[in-house]
Amino acid sequence: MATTYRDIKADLLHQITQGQLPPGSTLPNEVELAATYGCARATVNRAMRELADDGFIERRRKAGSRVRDAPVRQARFTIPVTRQEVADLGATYSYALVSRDVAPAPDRLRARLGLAAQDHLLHLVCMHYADGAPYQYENRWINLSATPDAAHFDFAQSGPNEWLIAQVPFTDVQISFHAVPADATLAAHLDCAAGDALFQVERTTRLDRQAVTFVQLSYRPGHRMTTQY
Amino acid sequence: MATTYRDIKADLLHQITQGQLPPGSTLPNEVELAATYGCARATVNRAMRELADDGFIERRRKAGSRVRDAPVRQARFTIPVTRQEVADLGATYSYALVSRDVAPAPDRLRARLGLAAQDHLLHLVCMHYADGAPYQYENRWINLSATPDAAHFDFAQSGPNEWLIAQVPFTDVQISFHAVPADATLAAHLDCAAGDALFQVERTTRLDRQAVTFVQLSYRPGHRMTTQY
DNA sequence: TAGTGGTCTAGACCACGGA
DNA sequence: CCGTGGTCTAGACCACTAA
Repeated sequence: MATTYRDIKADLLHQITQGQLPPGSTLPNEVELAATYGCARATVNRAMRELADDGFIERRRKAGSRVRDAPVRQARFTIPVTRQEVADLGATYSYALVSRDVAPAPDRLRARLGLAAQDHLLHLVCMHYADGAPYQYENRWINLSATPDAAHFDFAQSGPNEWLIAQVPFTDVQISFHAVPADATLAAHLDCAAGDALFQVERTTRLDRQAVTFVQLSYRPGHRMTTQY
Repeated sequence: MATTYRDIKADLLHQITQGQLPPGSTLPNEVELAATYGCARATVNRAMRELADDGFIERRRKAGSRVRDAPVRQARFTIPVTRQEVADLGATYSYALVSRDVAPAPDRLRARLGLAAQDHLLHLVCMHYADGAPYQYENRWINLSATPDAAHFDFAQSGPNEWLIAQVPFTDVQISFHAVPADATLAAHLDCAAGDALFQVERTTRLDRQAVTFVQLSYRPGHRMTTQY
């Protein structure tokens, strides 16, 4: 008889989703479950640990394991490189550098990124195309104090994201999703009307609290970000 | 000396982010690492398994473990109940049922949810408020073939999401994030101008492939969905 | 203070999949 | 083939925390 941690996990999950273990109810402890399933406690432990990681149960020493009231279901989004994202659509990817300059950080960004007054930023504006049509407008700032090499790289051929991923380590990322109306600049680059509703992603990347880069990605109208879990 | 799996994970992660283990490089195998750290192989295994789960390394039998080129970083979003979401803002939550009716599924939804022609849907429109101001417009359909009980519940007092979470099991969820312009209805309910850019979430919930519910959540202008990893 | 989960060990067998 | 990771075991000690 093979009782794997997957079997146990699947069985418990089944009992949860089918209502035999309703929200708030307490599961048997690990020793009991190990006896029930006829396996080692470590095997039960792994099954339950994964259920907890997945947000189905809540575990506390001494108190035991309970089925969560409102399962803290979590959606996982992979953060793709735009080139890959376009390729996955079955479209041909192309790229263009719109502008590039180095300047002290604007106040708004300085506050947001926690930069000093003397920090300089490399500001890049880029366009990403799918089959020649505008796909994404990228507005990026790179902290040259954290990544001086970026000043010497020519971003005319490929996007800064690919370069950063390959060259610069990071530890923390903050992401925000929201909707904005297209301004004149966005409208011109994304080939849409001013005021159109655009899906926008903002991402701040840090290495041990020091801001490395901030990027604002604006997608063409109608773009959807989808996931499944 | 206490070498925990957390120590090992942190140490390897440090070596990866600091460039001592560059993308594409192969890590020592589990037996070697266990010797290096002076611990059991199972401990190393857990550290490396988590690094793989987190997307930092790729593991293959016989081939060994490699640092990923482009770390498949994943953002995790908790899918909150609106009541909780508003409470977390420090605002007072209130709710109102706007409309409720039962009808055969419109073609568009029937196709999307994979419903039969005779399936009937409970269609609910609700408003969620934060400190009395419009926060979210909820447009929901519930498959009565999957959840007949919903027909007998009065949603005047609390939202369908809370009821569904407590009453109805599900196995699969599909989510989409995007931006839409406010139409007249949305503008009226969210107290904004028609055409305003709104952040919208669409979610389809299934139990073993059978569609349970589909919901379209439209947020007030300026809403941001944020996460960190 | 006692029960529960968190973690580690030393060893074992197995499945996958490069060479 | 045979090296690597995947998993299980039986036992142990410990940390946290509810009662």
